[in-house]
Amino acid sequence: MSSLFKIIKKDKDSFARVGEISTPHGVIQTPAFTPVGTRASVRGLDPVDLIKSSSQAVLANTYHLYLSPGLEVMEKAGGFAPFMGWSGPTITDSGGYQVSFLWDPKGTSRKVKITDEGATFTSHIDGDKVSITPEKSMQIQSVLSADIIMSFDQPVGDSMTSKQKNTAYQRSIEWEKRSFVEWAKIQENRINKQALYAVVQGEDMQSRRQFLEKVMENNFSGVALGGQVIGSDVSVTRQNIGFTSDLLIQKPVHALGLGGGVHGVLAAIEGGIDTFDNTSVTRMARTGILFVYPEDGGNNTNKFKIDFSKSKYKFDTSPVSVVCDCILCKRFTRGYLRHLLVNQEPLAIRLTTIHNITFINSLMERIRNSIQTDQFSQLKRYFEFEV
RNA sequence: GCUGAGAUGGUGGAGUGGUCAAUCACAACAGACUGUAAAUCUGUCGCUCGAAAGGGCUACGUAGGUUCGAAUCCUGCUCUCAGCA
Repeated sequence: MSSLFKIIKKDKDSFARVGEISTPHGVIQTPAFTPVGTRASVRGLDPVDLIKSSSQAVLANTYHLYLSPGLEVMEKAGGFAPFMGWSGPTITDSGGYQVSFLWDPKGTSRKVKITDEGATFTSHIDGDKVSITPEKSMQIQSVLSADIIMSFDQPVGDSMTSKQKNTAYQRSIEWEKRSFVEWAKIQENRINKQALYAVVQGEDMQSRRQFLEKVMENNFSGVALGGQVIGSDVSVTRQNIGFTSDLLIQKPVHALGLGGGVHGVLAAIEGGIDTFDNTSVTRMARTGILFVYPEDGGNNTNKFKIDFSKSKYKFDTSPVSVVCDCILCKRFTRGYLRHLLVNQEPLAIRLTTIHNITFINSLMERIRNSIQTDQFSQLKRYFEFEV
C-alpha cells in the first residue's frame, strides 16, 4: 500500500508537490483534477472526450449509483468504470455528502434521519426508504470498484449549531473507524485492491488538525478534505490546508469539492493538495461560463471566466481561447458557441464541458511543470495570484 | 361584399368597471453555482425621481362617448383571422 503515492518534487516555497498516485488502472500525475461523473457519466462527454481533454481519473458517486441503476447492474458490469467504458483510474465518493446535504434542495419534505448507526433517507427517485451505514457504503463502493474510495462521514455544515457540529465531528470519527474496519475486511477478497481515504472535517486549522490526528489512528491510504468550504476564500484555504499538510507528508491528499476557480486551485495546491474534484467546472460549462487565459481576457476581476452566452459575443469570430487547444477553441468561433448555447443545442454542452475540463487539466499540467522547474511562483503571477 | 371572432408590454398569452403598470410563460439583462436530484437556481424586466419606503408620468389598435372611476361598457374608423360568397 505504501506504493500508492510517490512524491517526485516538492515546491521550494510552499507545500505544493508533484507526485504520482499508482492505481490498478494506471497512474495519476499529481496535482490533478478529477472530473465528476456522478452517475457514471461526465455529463455530455464520452470516455474519448475525457482522454482528449487530458483527464486522468473520474470520480463517481455512491449515493446515485446505488439508487440507480443499483448494485445488481454494477456487479454485472464489474464496476462503474467498465460500465461507462472508462479504463483509467477512478474514485468514488462515499455518499455521506448527499445523505446530509442533498436530500431536500427543493423544499419538499424528504427526510433524512441520521443516527449513530447510519443515515436513513427517502430515495429522490421513487421515495423508497434507504439506509446507508459506514459498512454499507464500503460494500457499495466495493461493488462500484473504484481504485480510490472514501470513508463514510457526516459533513459539518455551516448552518449547524455548534452542538450539532460537535456531534457530526464525533460521529464522523466513529463512522470512519467503522469504514476502515469494513474496508480492510473487504479488501482481503479483492483482486484489485482499493485505497481508502479518510475524510477530514474541520472548521479551522485547529479542529481540522485534531480531527486528522484522531482519524489517522487508523492507517488510511490517504486523506480527503471535506466539510468546510475550501478554495473560495484563498486565505482560509491557505491556513486550513497548509496547516494540516505537515501531518500528511507521505499521504495523498484529495480536496472534496474544491471551489474558487483558478485562484482556489492555486491556493489549495500551494497548501499541499494532490487531487481534487469539483462540480462547478462542468456545471458552469453547461451554462456557457468558460475558463479563459490572460491572453483571452481572463483576469482577477472576471476570475478567468467569461459567460459566452452573452449577446455581445453574437458576432465574435474569434475562438474562445487562443491558448487552449481543445476542439471548441480549434474549430469554432465564440459567435457559433453563443448560438449553440442560446438555442440549447446539445453540442454546446459537449464543447463547453470539454473546454473547461481541458482548461483545468492543462492548468494542472502547467502547475506540475512549474513545480518541477521551480517556476511555480511565475505561474501564479501569470494568473495574478498573490504570491 | 356579407357574417362571426379578435386587436394587451420584445413575443405568446391572462385579465371583462375600481385592489392593473397589468397573472403567467418565453426572450432579454444581471447574478449565483464546493464531495452534481443543477443544460439549474436567484434577481430585474413601460419611462422616470429615490439608497429605500415610496412618488410622478405615459400606457392595453385608433378617435370619441358613458361613468366618481374603463384594458374592461357604447359608437365610428383602421387592421387581422375564420366561414360564406
